[in-house]
Parts: sequence; C-alpha cells; structure tokens
Amino acid sequence: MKVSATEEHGLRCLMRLAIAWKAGESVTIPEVARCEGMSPPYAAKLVAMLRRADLVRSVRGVKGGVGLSRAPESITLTQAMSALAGSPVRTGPCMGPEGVRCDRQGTCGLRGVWDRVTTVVTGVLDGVTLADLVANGRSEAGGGDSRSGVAAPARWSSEPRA
Amino acid sequence: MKVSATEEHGLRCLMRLAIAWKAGESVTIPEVARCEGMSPPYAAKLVAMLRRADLVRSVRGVKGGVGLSRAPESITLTQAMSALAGSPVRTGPCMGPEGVRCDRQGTCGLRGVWDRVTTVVTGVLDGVTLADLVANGRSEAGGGDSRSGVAAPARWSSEPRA
DNA sequence: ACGAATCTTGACAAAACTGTAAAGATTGCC
DNA sequence: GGCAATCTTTACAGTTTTGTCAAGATTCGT
Repeated sequence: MKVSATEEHGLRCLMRLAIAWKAGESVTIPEVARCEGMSPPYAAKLVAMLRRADLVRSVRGVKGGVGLSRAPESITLTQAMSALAGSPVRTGPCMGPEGVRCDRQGTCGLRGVWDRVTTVVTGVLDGVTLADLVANGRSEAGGGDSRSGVAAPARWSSEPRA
Repeated sequence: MKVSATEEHGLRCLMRLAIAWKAGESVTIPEVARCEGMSPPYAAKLVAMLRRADLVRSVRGVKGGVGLSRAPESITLTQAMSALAGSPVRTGPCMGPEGVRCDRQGTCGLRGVWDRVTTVVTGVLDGVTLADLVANGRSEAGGGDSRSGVAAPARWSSEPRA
C-alpha cells in the first residue's frame, strides 16, 4: 500500500491553509507553493482539486487568494484524502465496482481483507482533522479526538486579504 | 492510499501456491498464471520476487516447479506485502528514511498520522495468513486469528511434483 | 477603460509502474 | 550427450501518475 505524492502534497497545501485560517490571514497560491516547497503551478493544481471538493474557497482577481471553506476542526483527513484521490483507500484491479474475477468460489479471501484495511484506515483518518495536523507541540500523533474550540469565525468571505 | 497491482497479483500467486500446498501438489509457473488469469512471464516475475524474499521455493528443470517455502499458516500478509512492495505501507516523498522537509516545527503532523495508519494496517495484515485467504466458505473476512491445525508436512523438498 | 495580480483550465513532458518478450541457465530423461 | 521442460534474468514497450507550462478568465485599482 502506498500513499501517493498527490495525497501527501495536497495535504500539505491544506495544512498551510489551516495555518492561515488560524492566523486570520489570507494566502495566495504562490505563497502556499513557496511555504511548502513546491512549484506554483503544481500547488494551483492541487488547490483546484480541493476546491472542486468544496474544501477550499478561492477568490480571483488582484486581491484574491485561497482559503479553507470551513474551520480546520471540521475537515477530517478522510474528507481530504477523498478529495485528492477519489477514495481514502483504493484497491487493485481485482476489486472495485466491476470486481469480476473474484467470483471464483473460495479462492478470493482478499476482498474481506481489503474491506477490513479500509475500515481501520478510515477510522484513523476520520479521527484526525486539519486542526490536529497543525497543532504545534505535542499530541500531534496523539489520541485522535481533539476537536477543541475555535468555532469558525467567518473570516474568509468577509475579509479576503490582510 | 492504494494497493498496487503488483501487490494484488502477487498475493493471488501466493494464494494459488497455498492451495497447491494444501492439496499436496506441486505446480509450475504457467499453471499459476493460467489459474489466476495472468500471462506466464508476469507470474514468473512475481514469483521471482516472492522467491527472493524466501516465501517461495523453486526447482528448475523438467520436473521442476514452484511452491511455498513453508506452511501457509505461517505466512502473514504483512510478510507477503513486504516481499512485493518493500514495506506493507509506503508513504510519500515527505517521509521515508531521508524525510527532510518535515523538520519545520509544528507544521508537519503528517508523520504521526502515517505512523498510526501503518500500525493499524500492519495489525490487520499480521492477523491474516495465506491459509486464512484460501480457507473456503465463511470466515474469510472474519475475525482474524484463525491459525488452525495443519502443521506443515514437509512436502515440497521431498516430492517436487505429483 | 486599461493594466496588473490572481485563479482556472487543458495540454504536455518526465518519471514511475505494469506487463511483455527474449535470451540464458538448470535439470531430468532418453 | 542431447533434447525438452522448467525456472531466471535483463531489457523493453504500454500505461498511469507526477509535475510543468502556457493561454484564458476574473477582479481591483487607477
């Protein structure tokens, strides 16, 4: 199993936007790119995927920029990974919607295994929010359910840029 | 996250070898390929990877063939996936042995998340053996710890082919 | 109205992954 | 010894994934 480059880089963009949200600032795509060490066009592409999933909101024009569409506390990694890869865990050619070939009686116990893997991974990912990821100091790899305070001040739509 | 085609197809080869083990038979690579619906050269490549990890034993020559190197009850999916992909779960460019870029204070909570994902996935994969995968009927997606009987009769090295 | 800053989109090149092919090595049988 | 069956290895083409590029669209300030 592998977490793709797109997933990891997309998550980093989201983390940067979560930091900006907490600081009450707005950022541009080139800024995100510079902070995360990637090229502006690449960051733009990733942010576009996240925007199509409604995780990110963008404003065009000279005072424009990008930001989370809601509080980082309310965005889970399951949602983020789904936006970046279609589904948090994808299985090989034998499974999937059209999973034919698996009909052979008794010879394909793989499906049950992948289902269980999907369940436990989703469980972990559901328990982590963007706010957890950017929480400095300890507990960044901690318990899981740390949906604490900071109840989403409507920053973005009102004051697009500092 | 995605399970690769190599992992899935390699696992299917192993399942076929586990079936042959239980039946007390020896098989050739073309037979494995036919049973699992892949080309003989592809099956050969996958079996070679598994052999290098000592999960599979092979005998060349006219009476040759391939088989598991030990009982299917004693081969876990963690071991199989490691043989096929280096590690049961691989993370992106930001992590890994040389995982530089993650040193930025507080901005990289991803490491802890991937560690936890690795832990839970490995937990599931450790609890499933090749014997579980080829056990017909129910419990193929069941509890996990079903290391029942069949204590590895030394079939392979003694009688290479039926 | 014009121009600069910014996001949006689609096409494209580079890299990694999948699967195929061909030549080589080993063994058993005659 | 020679032939056929079988595994082994390396090289290769096809496909998907990654990341870049360029042209277009939108907004703000003047």
